[in-house]
Amino acid sequence: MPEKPPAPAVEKVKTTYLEGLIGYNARRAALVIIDAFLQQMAVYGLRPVDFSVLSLIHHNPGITSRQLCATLNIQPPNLVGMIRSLENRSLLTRQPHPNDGRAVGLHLTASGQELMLDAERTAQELESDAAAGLTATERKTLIRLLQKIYL
Amino acid sequence: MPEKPPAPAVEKVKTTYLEGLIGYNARRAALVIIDAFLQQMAVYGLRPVDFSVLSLIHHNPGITSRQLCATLNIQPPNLVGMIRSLENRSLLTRQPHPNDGRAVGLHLTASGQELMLDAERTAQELESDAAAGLTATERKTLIRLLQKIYL
DNA sequence: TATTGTTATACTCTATAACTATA
DNA sequence: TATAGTTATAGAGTATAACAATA
Repeated sequence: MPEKPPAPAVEKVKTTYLEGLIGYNARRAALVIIDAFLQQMAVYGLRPVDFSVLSLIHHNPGITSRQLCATLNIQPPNLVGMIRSLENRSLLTRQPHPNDGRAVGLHLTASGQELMLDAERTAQELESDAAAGLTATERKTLIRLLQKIYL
Repeated sequence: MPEKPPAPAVEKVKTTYLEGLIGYNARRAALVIIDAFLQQMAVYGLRPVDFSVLSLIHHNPGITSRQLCATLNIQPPNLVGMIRSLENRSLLTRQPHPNDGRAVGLHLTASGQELMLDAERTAQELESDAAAGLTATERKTLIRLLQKIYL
């Protein structure tokens, strides 16, 4: 009876199968961009989620925590700490909601607005870097197709 | 001096700014697909990362932990538990590496191969669902553009 | 009775330092 | 000296249950 030959080593890993799945590709692409985001936004002391929150408040002054949670798929308990932290940094204020005593309207402070003008400019540069290999048309196509997946 | 008017409430949240960023869209799309993946793969007892690991072993028998880590951007310590768990379920075996005494070659067992044939078929169905709103051409374009971001 | 915001808490995911055996 | 695999551990991220105040 012949001995079982030793299993050969893998020289080059074949990723063909996974690379055919949209989910795998979307996740890999998201991780690369988020990693760049983390590094570039560090100077502002903002993580991606902080940037998203502040940006939504920036463009929707008076937005409530509940609306932020629904928009960004964040659980309410997990937003509490972020809001408190950003409030402690004087980047936002919590004001009484005009017609719902339970809710609180969120607004950027003057320094919060200043920070976000800079941060959103940086985000645009980062966007150009990420899409450096894409034409303007391809970039628009990519965003349109991604939105078809999740909207 | 007139009283400051109360800040108005936000009726509809404007997400225009964030929706113009590739990273935001890629992450949202990835989360939607991964969520569907989690639900569909639950019957196999596989999380997305388990599926990725087993799939790579399936298509690269003899692959090492180190190669898996490099391919999937996993830290080695975080892979140890996954491998052990999959080995305990008799889905894979660890065999001596043919030409490196430090390394271990990973192989699917017969039941591991059976499971992955089913799981990969399910993944394909899930892929069709995710891309339900896309034409075949759009799906290929999406994957091609995503790979331009991260490869 | 339902919803907003909150606390406390647990669970998962990810990252780092340090060790061993081998190259 | 460097690398593969491992252990222990810490930190970040995410989820659920339950409560007070208001609708």
